[in-house]
Amino acid sequence: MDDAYLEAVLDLVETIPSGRAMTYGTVAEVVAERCVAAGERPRGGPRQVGQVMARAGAGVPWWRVVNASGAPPARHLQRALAELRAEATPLTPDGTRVALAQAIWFPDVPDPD
DNA sequence: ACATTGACTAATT
DNA sequence: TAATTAGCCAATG
Repeated sequence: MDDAYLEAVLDLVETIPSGRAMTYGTVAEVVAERCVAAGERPRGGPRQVGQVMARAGAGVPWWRVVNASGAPPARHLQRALAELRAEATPLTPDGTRVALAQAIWFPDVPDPD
């Protein structure tokens, strides 16, 4: 994956508002859409997003990106949960994962009219 | 070029 | 509802 993809993912993650969250799959979808809009070949894949995050996720609110179950990366679970609690992100009664139904967020399409 | 791996997902059991 | 399995996409050895 090249830097363009990396930037696209990081840029999107940075736009996630405090107290909300996105799934890897959704991030991948949006990035793919933007990629197509830019006339590039669509790269899709939740795993690629994860790969980018693992490589350059520092510096962005990575804890606002969770898997389809609403659970943050197991590798930094506690850290992520701490951040999420601090931001009052809707969590499940268990407190171990994000309540996607309430916290899920989708970016406004910057439709250039 | 083939096999393995990973901050994933959806379907099964 | 939780654990397993198979599928997926691209990077790496």
